Amino acid sequence: MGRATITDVARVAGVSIKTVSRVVNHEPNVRESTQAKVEKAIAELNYRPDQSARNLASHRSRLIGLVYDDPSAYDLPSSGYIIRMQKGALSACRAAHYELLIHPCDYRKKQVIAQLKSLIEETRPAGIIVAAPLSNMPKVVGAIESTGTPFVRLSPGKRNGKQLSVATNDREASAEMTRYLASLGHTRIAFITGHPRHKAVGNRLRGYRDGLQQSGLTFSEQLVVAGDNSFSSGEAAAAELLGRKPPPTAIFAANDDMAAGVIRVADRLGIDIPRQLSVAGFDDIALARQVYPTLTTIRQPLATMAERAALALIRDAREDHSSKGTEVVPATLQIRESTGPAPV
Amino acid sequence: MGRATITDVARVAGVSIKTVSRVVNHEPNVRESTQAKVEKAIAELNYRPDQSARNLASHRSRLIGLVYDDPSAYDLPSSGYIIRMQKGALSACRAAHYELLIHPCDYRKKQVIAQLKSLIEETRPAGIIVAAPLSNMPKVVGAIESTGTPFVRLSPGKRNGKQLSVATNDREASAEMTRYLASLGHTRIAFITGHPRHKAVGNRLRGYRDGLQQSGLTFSEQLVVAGDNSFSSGEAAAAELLGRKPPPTAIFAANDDMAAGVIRVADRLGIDIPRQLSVAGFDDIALARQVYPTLTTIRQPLATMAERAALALIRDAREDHSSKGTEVVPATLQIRESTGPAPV
DNA sequence: CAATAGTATGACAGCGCTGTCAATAACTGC
DNA sequence: GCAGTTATTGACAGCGCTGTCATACTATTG
Repeated sequence: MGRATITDVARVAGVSIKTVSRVVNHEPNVRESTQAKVEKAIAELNYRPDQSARNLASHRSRLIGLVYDDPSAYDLPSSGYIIRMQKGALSACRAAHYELLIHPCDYRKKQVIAQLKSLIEETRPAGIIVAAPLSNMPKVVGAIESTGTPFVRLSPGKRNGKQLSVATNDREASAEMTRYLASLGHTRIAFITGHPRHKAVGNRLRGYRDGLQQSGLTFSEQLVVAGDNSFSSGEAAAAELLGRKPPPTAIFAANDDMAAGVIRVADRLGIDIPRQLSVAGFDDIALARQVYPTLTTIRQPLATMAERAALALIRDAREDHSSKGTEVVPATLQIRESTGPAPV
Repeated sequence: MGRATITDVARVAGVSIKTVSRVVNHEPNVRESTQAKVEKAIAELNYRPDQSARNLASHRSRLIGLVYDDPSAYDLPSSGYIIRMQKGALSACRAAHYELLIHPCDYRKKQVIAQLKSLIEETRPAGIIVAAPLSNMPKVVGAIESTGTPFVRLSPGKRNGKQLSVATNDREASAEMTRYLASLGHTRIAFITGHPRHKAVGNRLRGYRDGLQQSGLTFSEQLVVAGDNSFSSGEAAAAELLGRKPPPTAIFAANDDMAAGVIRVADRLGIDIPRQLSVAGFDDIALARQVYPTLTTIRQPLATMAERAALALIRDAREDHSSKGTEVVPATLQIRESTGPAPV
């Protein structure tokens, strides 16, 4: 037995295929009794509309593309990121009966742009979600733009009025973390900066400064060390900071990997966390709950962001227009064991 | 300007649309000169076949579904797994111009089966890849089977002749690891078993026994402790094992999380790794390279497995038949810092 | 009750491609 | 050079659906 088609349903329900189409698509102007008949027939035949046929006839696909930097290309433990984004995007997609297409790519390779374009041209998704750091790369964004496909940038901290994007309040959250540390009595709060390429990370430094100021503390170059987002750069930065006289009593790293590096170094130096040193990170990667002590950090609402992005894209596709502006989804502090009152 | 269609290409090339179709699909029996003309026209018009139209006309989709247990549902650090599987599946898909549809699901929820079925019926993928542990659940496999969609099970260690599956040689790899430890002079090699639900894990214990035997060592119940795959169960098992008189000089855990637990406990007890104790794990999760010392472990070729699975599905879809049997992709030892010569 | 304005339904032409099958061209061996 | 093959091409009918537009009903109004 082949699959039921719209014609079968129409025959069983005693209506035209167009009416079935109306019911399936929840179009207005269908009498209730008619709708009931059609729905009964659909259930009876276990009818499922054929997506290909719908797409072909309606000139639109029900695919959302999710484009992100491929972490396995350089073995970062940031895979949790991606899973969360996927999850958020998926939940929006599923509800709307859209599908998610994933496209990890290594931005350091030359062919990225070409691959991306061909992906888009071949699958013609209804919209694309571009995750950071790709969303901050003009070439990538330009390539997507040139295909005319609607897209949303997931760019923590960066706001942009011309295109649609979903962001977090990195800066405010960093300020909040800094204020939290200050409220614990810390006065020498150090900061480890992240990779300069990652724009969001710059905002985190700014937030740190904001937080200091809001807490009545003065900023000191002495307490800021550059990292590059990696665990080992966190270790190096920690070694440097803890060698200072006097050393900081709290270290706030621009991401969790570096914060984990700080914890490792403190452990080796026999420095007790949180009694002698408080450590805070940013991102809330899985590792944050696995290190000992568990890491106080800031959790980006990645899933929610991706979900909003997908929803926006789906909405736009339906209403046939594109929205603009930035939607901000706030990040939240995750207070765990690695932070505590400043030593006396 | 609208998009170029096959008709446009045919007109420009001066051939029929069918001939263009032949060129695009690499069908045989096209004269070289004709092919060149068509290809020139395609390039000139930047023509890309419309997938929806192809799917509709050919009654097959170019989607591969990847179904796996959703780690974010319970926050395991196993997301690296998924990324690797996705990566492998994607690389096969991309080469064949297929797309990957991802479907994480929480097997503990009641609706999983219904959701899965509706996903399949709505998107009608050309094939489905089912990852462990889902691939070992009769209900899940049964549901997929009932839709008639071809599928491949990614089931480490389990072999099955009736359906197609891709497996690793867990058992052999475990034996190899055990032999490796024995070759370092260890004679008291302990083993921490995993969660009984995870079938592959049973194979690891068997491999451990094989390895002991192959190395001329005798198996002792005293050196086997049950864990449940979690970090904390690894800690508990380590505490128990290290309390034995005499303690083992090497501990082989059925997965990396538990091995990391062993490392933590040894660290707390002041036991030097690898000088006093060698520790080995299984899986090569990201954490394995982040713990100190870095963990010797076994790496499952997850990406390769998923790639093979996708390839098999794509091949079957093309050739319109389904292959059977189990393909085995060997796991490889990753020797790092946590193992060394047995103490004298 | 006719005129007007919705509201509900259907007929039908594609969407852009592939599959089928028939037509033609190019070879083969004798 | 001819019948018998085989390689190459094209005409055309759908695939299952949606969009457009025409039609048939049902209220509403003065």
